[in-house]
Amino acid sequence: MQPQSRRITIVDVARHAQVSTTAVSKVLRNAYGTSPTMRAKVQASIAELGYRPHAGARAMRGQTYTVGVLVPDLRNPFFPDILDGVDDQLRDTDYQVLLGPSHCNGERAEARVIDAMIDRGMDGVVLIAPVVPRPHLERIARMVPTVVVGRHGRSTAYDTVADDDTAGAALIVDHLAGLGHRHIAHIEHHETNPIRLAEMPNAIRAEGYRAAMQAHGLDPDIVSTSYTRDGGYLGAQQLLARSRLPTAIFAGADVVAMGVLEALTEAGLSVPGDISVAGYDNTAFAALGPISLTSVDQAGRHIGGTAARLLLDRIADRERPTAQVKLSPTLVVRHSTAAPPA
Amino acid sequence: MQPQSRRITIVDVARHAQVSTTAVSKVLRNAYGTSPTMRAKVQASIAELGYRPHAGARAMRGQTYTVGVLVPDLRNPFFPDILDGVDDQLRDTDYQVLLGPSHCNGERAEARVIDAMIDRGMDGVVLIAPVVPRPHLERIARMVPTVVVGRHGRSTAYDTVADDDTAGAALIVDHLAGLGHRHIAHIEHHETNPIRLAEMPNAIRAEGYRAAMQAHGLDPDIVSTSYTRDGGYLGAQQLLARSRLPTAIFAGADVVAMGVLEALTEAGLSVPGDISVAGYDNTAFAALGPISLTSVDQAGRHIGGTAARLLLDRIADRERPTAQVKLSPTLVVRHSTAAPPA
DNA sequence: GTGAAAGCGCTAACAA
DNA sequence: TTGTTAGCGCTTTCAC
Repeated sequence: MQPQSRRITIVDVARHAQVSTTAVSKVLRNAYGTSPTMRAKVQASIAELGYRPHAGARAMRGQTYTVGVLVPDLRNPFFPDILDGVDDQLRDTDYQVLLGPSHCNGERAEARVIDAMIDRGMDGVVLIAPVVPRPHLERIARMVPTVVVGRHGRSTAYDTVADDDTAGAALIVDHLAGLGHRHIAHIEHHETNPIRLAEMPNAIRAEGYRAAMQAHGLDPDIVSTSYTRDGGYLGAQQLLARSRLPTAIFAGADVVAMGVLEALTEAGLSVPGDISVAGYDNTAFAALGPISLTSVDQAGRHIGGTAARLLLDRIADRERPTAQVKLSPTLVVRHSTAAPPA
Repeated sequence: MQPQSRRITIVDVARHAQVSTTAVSKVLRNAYGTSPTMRAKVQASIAELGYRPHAGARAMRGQTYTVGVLVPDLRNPFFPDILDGVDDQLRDTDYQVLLGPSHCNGERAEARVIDAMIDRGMDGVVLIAPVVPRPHLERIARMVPTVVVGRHGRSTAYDTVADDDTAGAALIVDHLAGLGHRHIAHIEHHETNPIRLAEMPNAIRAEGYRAAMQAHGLDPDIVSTSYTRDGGYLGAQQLLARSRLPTAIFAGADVVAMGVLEALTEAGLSVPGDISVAGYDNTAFAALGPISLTSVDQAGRHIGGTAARLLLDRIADRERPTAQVKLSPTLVVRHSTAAPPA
């Protein structure tokens, strides 16, 4: 194994181009006060030497050109959609996206990942559906430009991008009720924390479901598990253990619907013949032929793009007032929902 | 928006604990030469002040306690399995995992992500099925401890963890041939680069399929697309456009099988009634009830755990000879494969 | 066992 | 427009 050669530094480039390190630094950052001649010289040297700035060193004085994205769950197919949107906006910039997976491991794990991102000098962070307490979010946002995605509730410290989950839940309930369903069950991601009950998308969806059911004069029927495939499977099993089965199940996320379908198939029930199933997020999974799941589209890619744009914006101007973007979902009807059996 | 308070530094801790910064640094790194008394004092101060080391500053002299994982595709459900394994090993260490998504965007994008990780002072990197040229991998491994996952071919610069893809492909072919299939098609991830043909798992799987078919006296029938849902969908469409349909399709990855099932359902064909379908990776998707896909299990979590362990090992001792771990796949038979129609 | 001091690679004042 | 210089927060000799 040959000795690893010393990394090229800004000093090497400066010497090679016969200019000062300041000049190189300026060229790197497109800063003011560099002649085209010097610019060209420096860029040539950078290319020839294969120089790349050391982010750690940059972190000590300026930016790292790194954006961190907290991803709660890599198995939920909705998140890649959001990340595509982030990538759309950042691909042609000097910024690099790094992902911090929290593996659905709760507040502690999530806080640790966010701290790690801050410690590593991220210029900004996008937090997807974070579960940490609100004051914690505010504290984070005071340290680093922050955009919170999916979580409701405005803040003067961070920008937010969220979909109207109340409306989304109503879309599903209206659709199912319109088909003639009276007993529509909902599987939600369990939540007891009062603040999260008011802010997390899962809680808002459940509340929206409850309100929409009542508007139709129907009784809500909620099973609490989690927004995972297992959560859907277990939730459906609970429903199937009842003496009287629902005629429709509204899963709070497509990934939950995956588990529901699994449980129903195992139980020998047909969809939508015996029970209708609807999801949320309109992920690629929902469009999948053999599944063809009715779902609520909340345009993940658009959400991610908006979040990234807001973040760059805030990195450029930390003082601007915070923005709250609220998007409207649409219903995508497929083959997993139909009129209840006669 | 209140002024963001200055970050606590090692100097603050040293002052608070009434010791030198050197002492604090030593405690942080569990280094030699600290009395239990000092240790306790320093740890108390760290806790009280809420101090967290600045990774950028650390990067300049020592480690950043960060491990980067290159993930080619966040929509492929196999990768979260690997990441779980990595997380298993790193959760209780001081190391933090950050993910670099390359979004299947080819060599350039991948090289950019890897460079970004190195620039950010990662202590080590795990590269999952990287497509960059081999010399590039060697160069990377010379700069930073590296473990390459999934890609075959030994190196003296990096460790490797790979599954026996030749054997895996044979498992599927043997199974299908055993059921009586004579016309078994394979959908592969297109590859022309000669080095990647010899090293990438997709190429080895295709070659293994070819060899196994010939061993059974059957004619190989390969369609080249990509290891994505779309790749599976398009591949199946190509097969369905033929005058003579295969009786079984071996998709090179579960995510490919997803697309295949979609195309078959759209075409009104039943699985396994009309056509058998098999996947690869045994992801959660394969186990899904309504799909119940026969697949090859390559124990992603175990792969990830092994990779992480090798990486920590190499970070501790850069001079040790490189290791090549090769794991053996197993077949998981489910309901998507059966005897061909009479 | 403990601490003083140098320096990692870069950026931002400031001078020229 | 260009260059000189002083740190950023940490780790690492090397004294004591």
